[in-house]
Amino acid sequence: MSGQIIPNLSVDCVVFGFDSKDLNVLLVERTLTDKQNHSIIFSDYTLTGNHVQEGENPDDAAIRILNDLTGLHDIYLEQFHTFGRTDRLLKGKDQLWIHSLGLNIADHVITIGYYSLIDCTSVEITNHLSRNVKWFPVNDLPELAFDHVEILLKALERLQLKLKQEPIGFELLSEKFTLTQVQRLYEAILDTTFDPRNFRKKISMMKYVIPLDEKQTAVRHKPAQLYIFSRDVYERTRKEHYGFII
Amino acid sequence: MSGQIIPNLSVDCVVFGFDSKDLNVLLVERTLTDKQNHSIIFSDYTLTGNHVQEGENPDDAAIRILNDLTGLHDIYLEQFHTFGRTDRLLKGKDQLWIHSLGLNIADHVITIGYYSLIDCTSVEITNHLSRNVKWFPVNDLPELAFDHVEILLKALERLQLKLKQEPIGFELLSEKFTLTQVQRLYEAILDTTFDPRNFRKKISMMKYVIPLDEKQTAVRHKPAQLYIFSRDVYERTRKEHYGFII
DNA sequence: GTACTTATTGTATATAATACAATTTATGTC
DNA sequence: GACATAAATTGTATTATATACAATAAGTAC
Repeated sequence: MSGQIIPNLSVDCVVFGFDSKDLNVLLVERTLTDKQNHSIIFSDYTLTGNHVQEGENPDDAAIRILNDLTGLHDIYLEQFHTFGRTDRLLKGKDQLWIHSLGLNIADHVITIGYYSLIDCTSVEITNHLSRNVKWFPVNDLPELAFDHVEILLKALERLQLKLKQEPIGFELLSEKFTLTQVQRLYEAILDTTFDPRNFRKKISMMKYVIPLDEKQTAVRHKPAQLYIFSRDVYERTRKEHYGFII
Repeated sequence: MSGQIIPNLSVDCVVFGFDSKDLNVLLVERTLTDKQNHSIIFSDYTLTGNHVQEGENPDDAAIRILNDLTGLHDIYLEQFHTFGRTDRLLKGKDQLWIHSLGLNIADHVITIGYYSLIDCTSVEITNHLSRNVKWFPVNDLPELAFDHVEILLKALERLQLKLKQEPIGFELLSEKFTLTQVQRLYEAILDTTFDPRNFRKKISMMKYVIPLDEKQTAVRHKPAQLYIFSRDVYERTRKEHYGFII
């Protein structure tokens, strides 16, 4: 099952989550300690990634990583870009880190970037191989290793684009959600604000966002109506768009 | 300059061109002949691709391939997807072909897909390493090697998407062009038709499509006005679009 | 019952998309 | 020079979508 790794090929997953307010991303702490005196040489964060194994499809490598991390199956996953610059692992800290691992890693590693969308209310992120895994708002990131800032920004850009084309945002919400949650989600991802009346008008045109006979409970204000997303209805009612943009 | 190749990493370029009627793609003939009796074992087509070299950025590998093929510099180039399924080179013909080359190629080759847009009136495609290189309409393709059908379709899909977001179509036209040419181009790429009045209304909103004091010559009908595209004006007048699609 | 908090709703206006056909201007021919 | 030919060019009415804007409703907490 756990075969040899391919030394020059990895995948990195930009795992997005939404907490009713911010768009967040899962990051893994990377701390290099001095083996003699156990002092910390540096500490920063990486995306969740790993090498592809011999005989493994890259998509499956990404699925494997996500499953290791979250225990979830059927996570929304999309390849968005491949990063292969020859200098992408050559910064000082990164070289120290790679050498400290003593692994079979090539000088020139190509990494295939995926982003995934998860409903973070459904997962308790378990620390992974005794490394610290945490959510960070995309607007308030810690220092990142390698070229992971570039990867993350590209993932975000592609997520924004995709969100304008397909109703993928619901992957980030619980099965039942309120329209205000949807609005906050779109606002967080697209980094803008919408008028609630106009936003709801748009949602009401989406036949695949279906109201339930159910309301929020345990809130100290007017409880909102709950909705579900039906991919089925979406597939049957989606329209083609031939327009082009000025 | 020409170093060792990386055995498990290649790039493939889907080179699009437009001939005033069809969207075309450049393909390279692949003919396997029997070394004994020189009979043809099979003949089909591949995309233009090659292995990445040690120490070479994948983007530069794609640029190198395009330059070898066309002699052009500054070709519009965009990475669109990476194809890494373990079975992508395992079909019978493909295995015969790979073994006949006797090269250092891994069983599992990951290829990074790029598409490029060229003005085919400005290039005479030179046959490449004595292999036959030809334009084919994307609607009438010959048999393709490896997973190149999948790669080509994905490239086309991404080209369509990009065309709806940015004015990249002009890369496929000569410096000076007519509005009818632009319309035919959009129609060919998006596989639809537009009403000329409505289409021109949209174009007239694009301040970066600039009329010249010049008309078509040597045509046996009313000569059309010529236009140029200004990337400069585009960059200065582009708008942000926050809408999302039903 | 009163304060508080968020959910929910409608209308007028501006902008963009669509549907649809007659006229213009060059070339080539007689 | 008149005429046929072929593509280029243009306008208006209608519909659909996007935007701007604020008052009321329905729960909980006290």
